[in-house]
Amino acid sequence: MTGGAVTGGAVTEGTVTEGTGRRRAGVPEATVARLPVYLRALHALAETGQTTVSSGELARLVGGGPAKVRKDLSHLGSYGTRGVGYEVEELVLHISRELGLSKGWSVVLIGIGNLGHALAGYGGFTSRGFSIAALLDADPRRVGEVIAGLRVRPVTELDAVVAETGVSIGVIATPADAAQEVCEHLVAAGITSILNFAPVLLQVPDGVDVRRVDLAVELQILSFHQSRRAGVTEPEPSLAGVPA
Amino acid sequence: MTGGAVTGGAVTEGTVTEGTGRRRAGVPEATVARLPVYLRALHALAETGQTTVSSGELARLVGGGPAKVRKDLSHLGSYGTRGVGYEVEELVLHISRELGLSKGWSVVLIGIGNLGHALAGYGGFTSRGFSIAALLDADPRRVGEVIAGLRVRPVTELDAVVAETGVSIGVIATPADAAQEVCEHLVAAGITSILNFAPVLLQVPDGVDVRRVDLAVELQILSFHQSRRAGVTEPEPSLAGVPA
DNA sequence: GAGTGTGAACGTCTTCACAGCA
DNA sequence: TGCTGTGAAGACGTTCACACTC
Repeated sequence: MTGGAVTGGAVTEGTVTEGTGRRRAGVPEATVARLPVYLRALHALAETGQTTVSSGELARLVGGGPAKVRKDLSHLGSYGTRGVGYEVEELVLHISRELGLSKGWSVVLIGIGNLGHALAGYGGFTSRGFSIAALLDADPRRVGEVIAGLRVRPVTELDAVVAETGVSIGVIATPADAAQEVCEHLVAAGITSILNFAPVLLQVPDGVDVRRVDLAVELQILSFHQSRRAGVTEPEPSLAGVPA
Repeated sequence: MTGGAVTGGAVTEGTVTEGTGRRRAGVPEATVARLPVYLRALHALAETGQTTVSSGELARLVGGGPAKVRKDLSHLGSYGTRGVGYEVEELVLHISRELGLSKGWSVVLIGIGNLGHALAGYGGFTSRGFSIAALLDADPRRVGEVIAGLRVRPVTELDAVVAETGVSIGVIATPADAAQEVCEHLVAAGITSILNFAPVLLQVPDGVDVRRVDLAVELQILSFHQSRRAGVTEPEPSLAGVPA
């Protein structure tokens, strides 16, 4: 009731289980997408020194119902105490394990333009179990620059990077027209998980998992809701100052 | 069969219709989330000079089944021709209208760090119906800098900016610890649509629509699939060179 | 023949309601 | 008493199958 509204992310779009392989012990995809959010909330709680949390409190923090939270967490096993709640630290551990975060994945970031810079310097990237193995760019003028302690290397060294370090995730932050080519290069090098920031729809073979983050899409979804709001009831004249 | 796998985005997480108001003529939320993707594909087709497209072809481009494409498009009305397909230009128009893109929304971008720079310079931001009304930052050292033709202004001018221009969307690209405060400031100024890049869960009153883009979440979802793949069948030894 | 538009079947996710336990 | 864990019900989304139209 308090923090009413939406906290949307984006939307799953393909048949997710299709490319990834068979569903096994089966944590539902919808739950998987929320686990990182719980994890963040739990980390925040841990920092305040709170040791236990109820499904209701977690629900309020992440936006949703207590029942949903319990269902989600029940997929990892029964780690709550009736009448009390969940142990924060314990939950963090179980969720991390379920997400495979203890493995210390490393990522290779390709395309060091504006966005690539931001990503390389982004704390959340490295803080939670992920490390950047290398920064690559096709433009010779950008090669050699040092960001966050890493030197930008030419994209031609991709195969070498994959061979040296056990990179398992590729992040594409190139311009749109280079993305498909880079993607194929990544796949050829053996990468099976790709996070794509370029505004194109990558074509990949079966068994490769691509997630796309697309600013334009997010804005357009907001636009839809905004115009609906304006069109249906016209609740406020124009730019009336909301109370506060 | 060709470009098999996933092209996931992220996942809707809250009760989306709840904060946004009543569902009226009812384009389903899942469809709304795909409309921008169709739109992108259609623009690309238009550039190649193609004038019509079938549901099957669109499905291949965006990743999904033809039936899904037809269902989605049927929610906008019956704009296809049996035996032929859809007119590219016409579809673009109808989707744009449905998404409210003809209104020329303008956005205010707050937090001009690495990410803010990238967003301000991002073409897709301005190219499709959105314009940046102002760039704001709390740090006096960043105020005055000119990016993409706009001067960075102090965040204290937010209310003035909202009053001057009819901004309807706020984009938060500040550090995590400033995001909630900025958010409240936006809401107080009358903004009801927010795109949040800070890794925090914003608390907003009812009627405000927040979408979050979270790199860590995306990576963690990839991590889950990756570790599942590795754990279940162990299909490839370790870093075996995939054929190519 | 080719491809749309759509009811109906199916599967997935969410919500409810309550039994069970600390 | 308070809160978890979970079957069952319900809402939502996807896929199928086919009538209909160009």
